Amino acid sequence: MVKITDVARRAGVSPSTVSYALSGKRPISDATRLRVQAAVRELGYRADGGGRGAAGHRSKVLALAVPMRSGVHVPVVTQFAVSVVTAARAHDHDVLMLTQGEGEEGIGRVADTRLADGVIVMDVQLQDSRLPLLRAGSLPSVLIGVPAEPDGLTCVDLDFRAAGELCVDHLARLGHRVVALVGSPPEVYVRRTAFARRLVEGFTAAADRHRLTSAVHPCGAGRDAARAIAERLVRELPALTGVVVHNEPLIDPLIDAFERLGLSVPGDLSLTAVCPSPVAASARVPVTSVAVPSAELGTRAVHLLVRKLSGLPVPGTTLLPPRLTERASTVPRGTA
Amino acid sequence: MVKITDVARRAGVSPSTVSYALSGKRPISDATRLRVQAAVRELGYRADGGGRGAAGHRSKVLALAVPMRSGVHVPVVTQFAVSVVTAARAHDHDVLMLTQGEGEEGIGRVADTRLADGVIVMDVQLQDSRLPLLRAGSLPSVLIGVPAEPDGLTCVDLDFRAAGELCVDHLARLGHRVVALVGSPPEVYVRRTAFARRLVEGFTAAADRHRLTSAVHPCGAGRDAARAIAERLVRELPALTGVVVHNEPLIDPLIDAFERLGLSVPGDLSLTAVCPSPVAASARVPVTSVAVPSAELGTRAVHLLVRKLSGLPVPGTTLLPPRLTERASTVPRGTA
DNA sequence: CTGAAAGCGCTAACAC
DNA sequence: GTGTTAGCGCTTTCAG
Repeated sequence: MVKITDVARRAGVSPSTVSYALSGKRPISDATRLRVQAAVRELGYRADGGGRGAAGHRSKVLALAVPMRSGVHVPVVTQFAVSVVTAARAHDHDVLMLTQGEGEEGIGRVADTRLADGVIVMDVQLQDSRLPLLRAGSLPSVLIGVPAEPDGLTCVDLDFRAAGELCVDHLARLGHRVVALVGSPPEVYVRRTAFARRLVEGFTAAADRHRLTSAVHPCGAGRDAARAIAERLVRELPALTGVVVHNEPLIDPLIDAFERLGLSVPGDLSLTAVCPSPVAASARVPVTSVAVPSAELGTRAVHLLVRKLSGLPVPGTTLLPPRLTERASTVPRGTA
Repeated sequence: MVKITDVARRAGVSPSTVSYALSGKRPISDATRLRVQAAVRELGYRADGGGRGAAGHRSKVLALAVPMRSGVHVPVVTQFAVSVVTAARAHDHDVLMLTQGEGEEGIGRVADTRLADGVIVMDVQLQDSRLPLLRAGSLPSVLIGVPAEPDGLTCVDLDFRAAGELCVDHLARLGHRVVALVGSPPEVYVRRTAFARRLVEGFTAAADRHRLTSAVHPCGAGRDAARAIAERLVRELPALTGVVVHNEPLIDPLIDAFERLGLSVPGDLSLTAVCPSPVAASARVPVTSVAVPSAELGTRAVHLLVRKLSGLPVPGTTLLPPRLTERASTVPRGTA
């Protein structure tokens, strides 16, 4: 193993000079910096993480707390995780995965052992049990998702409330007067997952504002659940012509289910979704959607955390404005 | 931050005694061990990772190299990752995620910086570019997947060759004489992904042994690809009655596509899959399948790596025997 | 069975 | 602009 003293000897300087040349924390003459860099390259030196850590320094590791609770759509979560890892690498950091124990134990451990310099927290609930720990501030953090009381925290998310409104606005503009939201699985709402709740708020508020008849239905995964919800909607809301889906794996089965009931999309039913663009674009019928920019959110979270770690000021809450992309699944009412 | 000296003072012993009491690396009287443990609990002490690392010790971190290449089925990969994290925690280790740069850079970095004590390598190719690095042995490793030349490496995987054979054996026993394998996307075979290639070998060998007519077709994702492959199979192999699918997201679309061509499963076509059990069980028609035990593989990999790290001997290659579960999708030929 | 002390590889005062 | 030195928190000799 090649250590800093090896590099120092090779470059004909002291270890501290090597350290400074590498960190740039004090001015070094071009001549010596070049010699140091050459030595580093020739020897293939990389600072030992343990040594740096012991010296009271950053570990260059970010933790990612992703609970993997039931009802979350795995590919979307994974997309987040991958974008976090990629962005972290771009900032010369690695990523430690925390999954179990709902994250509380993990965050505490990472803070105490100083295994990571900061943590990115996913799947945030309105009242999240991890918040006290994060507020205590022993570990810098960024949340992907916005809890009920975000003061003192750094949060970033899509503006799901506005996203819900945007979907309804779009349907209303197309003349639809009866709309339904087919949401995430019930347990997601039960544990008060922030983004899901916010979307419902936005959906309901906009429907009321437009004086539409509206209904909200959580829905589990699978063809059977899709069929059940479709039948129920048709029965309870015979005049239904607009549907918002906030449940990635359900989009195709739901379209199927409606067709089996004799309702075609978009002929009889206009449908918009809130989901990552690729999901919407590759659905059975390409679906008008508000994009959930998973990759951008992951990247932003990393940027914010890195800024925070270097002591720079960061905004409290960043809400990305929703953007709706029209596709084949929505048409003006009566375009049969 | 509470450090070992705090614990020592509190327990009325020396720091080294605390260290030994915690590691068990030398005999400690019950009395003092109890006092130390009490102090640890009262103060909430957890050994600082940096300090341990600097002292030339293990970091209690395992790296997980998962390339996220195109054509891999994300939920399955994620299932592996989650099971690795869970198993690692059970052994008091954390997990560092390595995704990009095909893993080579990442493995080198982790080895050099001693950020992790070992690495679990996923998505192994027959000739994998990471093998030289792993063989060099600067970082203990376990592969999930078996490359062409596994000597000197520790590997664990489902016996995909036997899995391919088992599917064909099952179909042959049911009287099917013409069988096709609908495989993973083409790029998976192009880069010589070990498990995919092995499955094809087994499929072909068993088909030949049973003197069946057989064909192998890689297939991309999506409804359109499913439809195309179904049409092609029906055209090129009119007598086809047995299909093996090795492509998780394609199972449902493929069944759909066959039905649209007037071929029902299992009425006209018997279908078996190689995939995680939940996928097979929740398909449109519950599918007879050979289970890919993702969770067990992840757990085993961690066990092996931990053994290796503690200097215990480990087997070279562990192949889990395939197990076929009959479901509704396979029936004797001619059971219309 | 336990303590004192040396040292892991690195960084950051403190010198010059 | 660079070197010397004193730690960081921990483990592990070396002594008792």
